Amino acid sequence: MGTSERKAKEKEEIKTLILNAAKKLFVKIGNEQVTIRKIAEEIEYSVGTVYVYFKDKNDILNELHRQGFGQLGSAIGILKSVSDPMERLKALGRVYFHFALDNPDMYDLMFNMKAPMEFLEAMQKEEWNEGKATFDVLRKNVEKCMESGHFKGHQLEPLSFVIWSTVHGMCSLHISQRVKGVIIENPESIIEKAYEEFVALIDKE
Amino acid sequence: MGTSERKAKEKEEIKTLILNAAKKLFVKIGNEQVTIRKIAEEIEYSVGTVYVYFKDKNDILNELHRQGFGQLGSAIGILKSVSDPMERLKALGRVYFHFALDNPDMYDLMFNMKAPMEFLEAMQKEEWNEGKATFDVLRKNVEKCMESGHFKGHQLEPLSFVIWSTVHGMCSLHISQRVKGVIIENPESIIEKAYEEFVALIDKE
DNA sequence: TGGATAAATGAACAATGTTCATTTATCTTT
DNA sequence: AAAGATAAATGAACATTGTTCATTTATCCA
Repeated sequence: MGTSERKAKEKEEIKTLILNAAKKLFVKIGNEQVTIRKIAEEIEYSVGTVYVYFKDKNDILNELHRQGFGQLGSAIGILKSVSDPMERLKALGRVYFHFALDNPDMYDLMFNMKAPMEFLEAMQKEEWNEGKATFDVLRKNVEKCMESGHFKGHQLEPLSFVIWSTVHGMCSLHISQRVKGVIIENPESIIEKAYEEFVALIDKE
Repeated sequence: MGTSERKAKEKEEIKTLILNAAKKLFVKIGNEQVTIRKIAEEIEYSVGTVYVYFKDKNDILNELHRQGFGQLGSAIGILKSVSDPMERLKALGRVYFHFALDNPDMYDLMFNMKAPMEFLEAMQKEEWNEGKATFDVLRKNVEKCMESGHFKGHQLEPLSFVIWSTVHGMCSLHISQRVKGVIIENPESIIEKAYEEFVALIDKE
């Protein structure tokens, strides 16, 4: 029936309306300042309406976190053009931490906040597909590197996790403001320099 | 005058009473569930009393975060007995991530939460002495390694930051529940295995 | 002992996420 | 087209949070 289709479409439209408002506020005033009331005000609906379309706040944050992985995925997708696996791996790290520094609140939501994981638990879904897919890109890349002779004597998955951890750690420490005040020399450019050091470490392998 | 001394002592006692209650709740029910009212209830004082001794909740969390660094510092202190700098560096990483895994909420407070940094800002203190001191231990250790011939061609501070980032990243991803669901093989022991990979990476330098 | 100083109190406020009975709009059927 | 049924939207109300501050209670000192 055509009518039910249209209605479903309309429902989707309002859902994305809410999500767009949430994202707009999210990047504008940052995560902690986003309230359901502000979202409702932004789209000129009542508070209750938001709860018609989303189970709770975690539901909204979970959707935003998914969108974030969409963004990150697009950025990573460009790297398919880099054929040499080792070069692609290095570029992957760069894309990753630039995404994090450009979208700190989104990155925090994707990799630090409890909201998305709590939502998945509440939904009985054990699978964190977004994270899985992204880590898979890294793991496959490292695998290619190993196939072409790099990382001899290393184990694929733990090594991939180490690489992820290193880049994530730099981003996380930066976003949580722990770098400033600890680093004496060039606290602004430390991540770039540190990444060079990291590349030097893995390049010899 | 003796009386004012005694009064100052009493004030300190109540402060520590509050802090101990806060810490007890902190490790028991975790960070997010700790409320001023629960702290007050725990020590059988009124809510207002807590605000007589602490400016706000961030003040309390800042003190707890300092205590955390005290704990971590003690754990690290034992490593003085390890004379070989490279061995000491590896052991340092182990102590660090074991502390993180054993005290996830405390670690989160120390290295992720905004509360301590916000408190320092509000107090006009730019200095994060706790973090500085801890990072200094790492940097000095790396320096010793370089003096004894390791890490040739690397820069002290960026390299130290990379090492910190790697271990912090593993801890952070574990605490934020991002490891489970992404790692296929042995999600429990991944950190141990990954740390071995990391050690292998830096050991060759 | 009484007046001053310090400490403790808890009611009250604003902001938050969330619920739900009620109202309003839309659709379906006769 | 009207009426009844279904769906969507509403916003007042609730519980919980951090925080404040006039008031009460305790302590000190002259």
